Amino acid sequence: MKPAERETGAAILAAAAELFAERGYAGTTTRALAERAGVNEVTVFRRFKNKQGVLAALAVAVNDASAGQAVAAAPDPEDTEATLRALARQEVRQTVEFGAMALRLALDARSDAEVAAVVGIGPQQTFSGLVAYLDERQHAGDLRADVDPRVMAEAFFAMTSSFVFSRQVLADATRYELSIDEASGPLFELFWNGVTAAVVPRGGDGS
Amino acid sequence: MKPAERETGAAILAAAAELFAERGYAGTTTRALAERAGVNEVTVFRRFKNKQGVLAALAVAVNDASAGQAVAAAPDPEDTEATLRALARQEVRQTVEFGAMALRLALDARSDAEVAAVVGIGPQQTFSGLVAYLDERQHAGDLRADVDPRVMAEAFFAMTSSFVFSRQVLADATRYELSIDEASGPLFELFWNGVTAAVVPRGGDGS
DNA sequence: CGTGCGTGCAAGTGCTTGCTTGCATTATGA
DNA sequence: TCATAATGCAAGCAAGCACTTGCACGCACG
Repeated sequence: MKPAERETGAAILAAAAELFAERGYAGTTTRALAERAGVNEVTVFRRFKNKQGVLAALAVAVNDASAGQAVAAAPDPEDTEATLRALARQEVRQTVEFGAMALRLALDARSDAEVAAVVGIGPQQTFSGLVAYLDERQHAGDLRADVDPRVMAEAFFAMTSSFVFSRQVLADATRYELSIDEASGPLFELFWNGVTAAVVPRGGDGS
Repeated sequence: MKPAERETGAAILAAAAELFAERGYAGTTTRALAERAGVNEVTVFRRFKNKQGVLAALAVAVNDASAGQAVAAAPDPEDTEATLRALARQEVRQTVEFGAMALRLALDARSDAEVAAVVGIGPQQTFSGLVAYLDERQHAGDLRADVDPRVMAEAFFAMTSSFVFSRQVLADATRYELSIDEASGPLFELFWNGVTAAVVPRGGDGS
């Protein structure tokens, strides 16, 4: 076999991950994909048959990559704070690594059946799983009980995804340089304080 | 003049807002735009010259629509909680109304010069403005001082945008039905509690 | 009554897209 | 040494894209 044989496929997938994140699925042309991968456009089709084939292969690769970390995330389910903190770190890591791409593809999936067929199973499971866990820890008394666990889960994912979110939406000029560790610690504390705070009686619910 | 004359432009802009939100700028074809607006494709070009012209007109319309509310938002800058709560409500409202479109267009703007030329000024100003305000209220002693105001601002926007964010990213099956008012109150409290909590000494910062 | 003006319809233009085909090149392994 | 397989290159195809042109229609206002 030619020396490049194994690298070729990986180079194409790497280029696809970059371009899907930057321009979305529909916005990524197979020509641009081949160019960034440093291969001929025909090679892309010979290796993956379709543009959709590239997406499918990429989804498999990403899935495999994150499957390894997922298990080691929960040290002790009884320790709510440690569990959530670990989950937050894992989510942030994953979000930083694949988040830009995941965000764009998730958006594309809503209007592009081709994308929806391949992506779209992951995030929902994570969300419902977290809702279930938060609900359980509420009944255990670790979390304030007066907030809907779905709202909590929403806040949790908003926190972890705010990295990729604000970094994608805000322009470069506005972005600031805080490392993952510098920002994820305080960010989790904001969430944790909010979620464990005693109920403060307020007049009129903010309407 | 014909009776439809004024409605025609508005219908096209409304259709554009929907389609840009669903499929993004590049993913929206002028044919689909005309069809949803219930007009002929040629009419789109006659009224707005370009596809980009539609985007520009839409940006102006959205800008005008949100300009009116923006002023009335801040009742008393000295009252930090009331100000942030009002800002949160306004942001959530705006996010729900235009957020899906804004999210997609902001994403498109990062790879599409055509979009970037038209969109892209709004969100950054809001962000830096909030950072400045949070910084000021920190020095006034209303907010905990041990969290970077930029992190706070990120958490704030993550909170308000989590509506549109999770509703776009998560599939329909996972979405739950909580109204804006049902969710935005608790969500703000989570943020507020996190942001005003006393510093809890912890061993080892979460690394 | 007639002149505009906003609109619809049909057709078409040039460009880009995903994807294909045929052929030459090169390195590997038997 | 020779067959095989992975790649590059040049060319092209059908479809879809933004956008244009020419013509017919009808409502409004003078």
